[in-house]
Amino acid sequence: MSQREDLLAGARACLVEKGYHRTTARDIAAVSGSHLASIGYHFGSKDALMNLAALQAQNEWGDAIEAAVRAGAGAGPAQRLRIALEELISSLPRHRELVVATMQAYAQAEFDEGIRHALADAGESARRALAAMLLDRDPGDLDAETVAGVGGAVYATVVGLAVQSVLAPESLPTGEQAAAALRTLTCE
Amino acid sequence: MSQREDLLAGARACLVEKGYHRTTARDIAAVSGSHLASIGYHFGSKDALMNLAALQAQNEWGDAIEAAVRAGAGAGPAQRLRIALEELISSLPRHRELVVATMQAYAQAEFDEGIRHALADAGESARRALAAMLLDRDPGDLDAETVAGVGGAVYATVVGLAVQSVLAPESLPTGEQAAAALRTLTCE
DNA sequence: GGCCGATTTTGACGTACGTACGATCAAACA
DNA sequence: TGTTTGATCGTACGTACGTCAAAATCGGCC
Repeated sequence: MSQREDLLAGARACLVEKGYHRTTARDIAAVSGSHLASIGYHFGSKDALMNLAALQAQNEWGDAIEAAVRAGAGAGPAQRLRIALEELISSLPRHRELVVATMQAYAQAEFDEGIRHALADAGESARRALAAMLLDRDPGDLDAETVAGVGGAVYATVVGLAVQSVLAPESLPTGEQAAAALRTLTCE
Repeated sequence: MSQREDLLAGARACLVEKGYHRTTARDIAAVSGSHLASIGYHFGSKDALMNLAALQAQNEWGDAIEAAVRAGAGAGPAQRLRIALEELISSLPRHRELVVATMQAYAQAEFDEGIRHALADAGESARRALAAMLLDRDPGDLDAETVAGVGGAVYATVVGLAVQSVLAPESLPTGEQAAAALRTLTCE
């Protein structure tokens, strides 16, 4: 593995273990077994490296979300959301590191245009993909209102559950509980 | 105003303007018009001050959420969620600073036991309160399953929408869109 | 007025930070 | 083999950091 890849992996590890704020350039060099000065050479600055590592983790988690929700795609409309939530919620502990890194990215987004743009773009495509899967429609067919409504509501729930899985994993609802709750609130 | 209060206000301002990572003790002193060494005297350390300021903002935002959702409490079961979401989503831009500060707290939670506990506690009581308002029941009457299911689902959605309001406010759904989307997904 | 605890102010200490610079190295190439 | 190019390494610079000790000031209370 090149030092460039080592540094990216090390930066992600530090992001998860110490957080954005407490990670120093020397930490990354030590964890990755690379040389301090290579950070500047390969990435320009420590922050650029950290941001890249955080965005990379966010993208991987995005893929994991889509994979989880796709599990419900085969079922009928009534079961689809329940299965998707079930799959998603049970996958959260497994992807804890990705979630933690993604939350670091969220926190930086307000202060770094690049991160904010990348996250906004990823969010837009995630909302469209999620809406398409849950409605069993083609992503290209969806109008903006559906993407905003269905995609936005689902994506918000996913992100909120992820936050909760970091803060208090023991009080996450099960997928069935969450699906039943939403049905109660909307259909009663 | 005492320096203690000034420092708390300054820390929150820095949290919103520069983020946790980029705020220095000297920034806080300058913004608050207090003296550098007062941070140690009143709070023990800079991080302790930052954490307190972040948690304080989170609590205020929690109150704002409850106030918004309570707006739907008078309506019938069918309208309640829609009105609550409407009110909540339209309040997000107004409370942007609180939301940003809260996200800083979320990002630190993984690395600071105190923050994590405080956020977990606040989340638990928020879930209970939200479930009670949306079901029009007494908070004390709710069993754990209902709190986890209804409260957890709603709170997750709220947190997710808040994150979205920071990353890409222009693509937030309206309350009506979100409520209709959830109805479509659960009742169809 | 004079004392005493609580607060504010001053100033500085030791350190750990990010980054830059030049040397060194390894491989590709002519 | 001599040269070039990209990568890695050793190091040190300048600075900005958080914290602390001690002096100065304030505010009640006798």
